[in-house]
Amino acid sequence: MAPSLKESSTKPGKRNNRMHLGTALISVDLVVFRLHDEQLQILTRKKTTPSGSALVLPSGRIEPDHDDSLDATAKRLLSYATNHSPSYLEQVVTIGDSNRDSRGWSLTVVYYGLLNGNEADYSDDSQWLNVTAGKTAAPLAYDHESLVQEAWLRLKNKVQYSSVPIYLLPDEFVLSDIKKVFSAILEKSPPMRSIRNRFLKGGLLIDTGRLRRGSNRPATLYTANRAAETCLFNRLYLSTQE
Amino acid sequence: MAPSLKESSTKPGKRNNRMHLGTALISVDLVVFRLHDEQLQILTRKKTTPSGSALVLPSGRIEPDHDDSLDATAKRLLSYATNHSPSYLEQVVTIGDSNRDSRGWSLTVVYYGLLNGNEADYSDDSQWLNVTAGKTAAPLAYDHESLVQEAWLRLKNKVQYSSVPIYLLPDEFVLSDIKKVFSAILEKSPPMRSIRNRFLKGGLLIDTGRLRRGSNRPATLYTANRAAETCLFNRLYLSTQE
DNA sequence: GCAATAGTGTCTCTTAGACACTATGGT
DNA sequence: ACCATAGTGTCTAAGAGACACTATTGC
Repeated sequence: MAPSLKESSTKPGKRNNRMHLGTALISVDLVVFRLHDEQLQILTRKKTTPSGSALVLPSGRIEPDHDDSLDATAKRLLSYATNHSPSYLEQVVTIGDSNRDSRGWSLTVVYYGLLNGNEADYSDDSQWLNVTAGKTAAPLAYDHESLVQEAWLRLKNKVQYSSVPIYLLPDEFVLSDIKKVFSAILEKSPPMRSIRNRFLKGGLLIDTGRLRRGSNRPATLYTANRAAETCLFNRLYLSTQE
Repeated sequence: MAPSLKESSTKPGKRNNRMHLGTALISVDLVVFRLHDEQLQILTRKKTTPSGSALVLPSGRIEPDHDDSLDATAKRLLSYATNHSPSYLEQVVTIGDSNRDSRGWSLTVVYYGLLNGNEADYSDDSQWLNVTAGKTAAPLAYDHESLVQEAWLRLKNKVQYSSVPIYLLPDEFVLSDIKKVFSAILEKSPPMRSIRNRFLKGGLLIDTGRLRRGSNRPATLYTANRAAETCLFNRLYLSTQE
């Protein structure tokens, strides 16, 4: 009864007649980011077609009987790929035109999600792809690369003036981990000084009292202060012309 | 042949069966802002129903045969209401759930547009409504008030760190007009000093050489520098906690 | 001791924002 | 002269960003 995930990718063929009276082929596509070994990555799925295999974004359709809202659809689709619920989920844009799907007019609501770095299980056919400067390390099917590009742009912007960097980190982290988030996304990072001021003065971090030890001076471990209301900062790299 | 605008508002009735295989009732709703007498206003349409009349946002359906993209749909819908093309148009959000339309699952792509203050013709059944602090001066039908709220929030944010304020002004304007834009949207304004620095140093304005005269010292008239790439600023009122 | 990373002190530059001041028109 | 609005000079506070410095661990 419920539409299956696979249906978002049936083979081409003119079926414009399905689109009438304000209805269209609708799908929800997810760009799920994580940080892994100081590399920004997105979650993709290996899809096997008669003509070979390709990488696609997790996506699917609205299930009107189960999804109360578009956000619910996005969350449900994400749960198919991982048992990990996202620390952050945001709608990026809705794209609709007659080009992106050969079947005719189609409409996609694009979300991006951030996973914190805690361990999690992922479905077997999932694959993580490095993302550098908004480009994926391997090609994606359909227009999915441009969707990644858009989501990445949004992330890149938001990272510079909000508290999102900490959503990519595990429950406990160290200040230099935040620096790594900046580096992974912007390919550069503000100095520790600026990061400290921003996140500590903003009250976004809670000192756990514990330390991370290594072959050097131990670093204090922090947790995200979930009580802190979303706070905004001056955008980074404004004076230095980026 | 082409679906008419009116169809976005046929009377309620359970028609869930139309929603299948990833299709749903889709509409595009517009929140069109303008500045009039130093007041922020939105464009609404008087809709007469059997049970009286109500105010609604301009909205309609995608016409797959005419609209190349969602943006095209938004522009087409706007052209029905005014001969004035918007100086700025941006997608705000897509809302989909089972509550907002009594017919079942529905989906709306919300855009907001800015009209510059030049004179224009508007359709006869259109009506401008003051918007103060995101609230419309008169109630709107459906969930349209909340759509206005969302669009207004976006506008309010953007006004603080981008060049959008000038998109609400006519072709030629004066620095204090920019101040009025801030006041209309934020209910306060940075001092002239800050506005001058921001917009002039940013190269966003071109001195026309002409002056606006009144019963006081004349003010220099500027035009928006359309060549200037979209530039970003530090957000206003960050230190003063808004 | 040394290497390595954590974290601080402090300076410069830019911008926001306040506010008093001057400038220039009309009447 | 006086009013009204345009526009400037200049100061303060805060943050970004640079960078040299100190701190604390393992080895």
